[in-house]
Amino acid sequence: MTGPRVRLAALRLFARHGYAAVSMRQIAKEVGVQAGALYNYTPDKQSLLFDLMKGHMDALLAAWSAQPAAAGPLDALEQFTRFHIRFHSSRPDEVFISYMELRNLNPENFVQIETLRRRYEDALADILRNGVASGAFTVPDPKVAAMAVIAMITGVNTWYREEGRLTLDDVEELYWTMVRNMVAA
Amino acid sequence: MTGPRVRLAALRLFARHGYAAVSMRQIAKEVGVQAGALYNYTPDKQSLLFDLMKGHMDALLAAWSAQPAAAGPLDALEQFTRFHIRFHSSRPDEVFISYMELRNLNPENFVQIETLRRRYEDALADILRNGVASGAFTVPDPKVAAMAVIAMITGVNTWYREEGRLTLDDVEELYWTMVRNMVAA
DNA sequence: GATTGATTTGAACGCTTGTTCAGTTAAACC
DNA sequence: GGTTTAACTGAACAAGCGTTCAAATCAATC
Repeated sequence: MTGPRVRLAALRLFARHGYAAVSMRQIAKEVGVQAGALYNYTPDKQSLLFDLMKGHMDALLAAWSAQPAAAGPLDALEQFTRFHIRFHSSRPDEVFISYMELRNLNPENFVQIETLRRRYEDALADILRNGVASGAFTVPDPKVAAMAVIAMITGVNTWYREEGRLTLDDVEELYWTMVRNMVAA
Repeated sequence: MTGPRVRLAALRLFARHGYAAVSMRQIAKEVGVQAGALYNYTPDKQSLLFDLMKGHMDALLAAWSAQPAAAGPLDALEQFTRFHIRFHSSRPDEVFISYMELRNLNPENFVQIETLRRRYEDALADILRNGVASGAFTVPDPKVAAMAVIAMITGVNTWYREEGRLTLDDVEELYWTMVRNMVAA
């Protein structure tokens, strides 16, 4: 019971105030417990952060792997774009932490997370390379294009609000149109 | 002499470790002075952060205003894209801080910075709106497209390294091609 | 060379930090 | 009802935090 509540409290507080600005006592208070009790559920504060990020990256890669096979490069790119927007918008806190708190990981933890992120980026780069090879896309540099697309669609999280003028379906549609144009042959 | 060195040390340390993780004593050590001496140059730690961010945003808007008038929407968009990439790549630490440390600003300081950022984003949104009105661009939603373009070209800072495979001119060229395709009529 | 004015020191302030642990409490089992 | 096991408290630890300030030091002026 308490274990998950500790992780949830840490997630929310880290996302709102930043890892370094949040104390173990604040987390404990949110859970409704004394600070000492947290150490039944995590060896230390650093592990709390790492577990949240690792869990997020694992979930991301697992969800992506579970996607059905695509019919071709254009289909694959559409799938990636929509998947990314949907997945990331459903986990704003995890995404925020995973981008902002990298520098607060100790070196060993950092390389682990970075490796997972690289794997995800490579999935998109592969799609783009395949599309260029088959003539479906015209991008000057697939690796750079992959970074550009990911930065662009991850940016949705900085402004999208559920109560706003657009639904998530609208956003998916808008971004897919822009991505399609961007790589159009 | 000491004043600028304090701001430079704060800039570098905040960018590397984050505002909350850096102590006044660390800044002082970098400058080669005792912690107390810093207070001859800043009223407090918060002002140090705010001044760095405010200074950056002012410089950004001033530099953008100093750009020559563009011949038309397409020209204006190219100018914005190249300007943004060049300006941001020349000030990686300032950019990093201005994006990452917003949540460590107190409320009054936050709205000030946010207002300046909005002004810059609006400059791009205006360009896109004009281009749509004149038929030069076809974007489904200029406001969203502006967010998308800014996220995309700001992302350059996360991966570009001077010693890497591409020159900054290469990068400018690649991104301008992608942006042009993205909004192509 | 004395005097002024700006800088810097170094100690101190009260408070918070992550983490440990002996002791208390509560729940589960025989 | 007594015993075992797990969970939690509350105090303590050494260290570090942002900030203040009287005193010492330094640089420049007369």
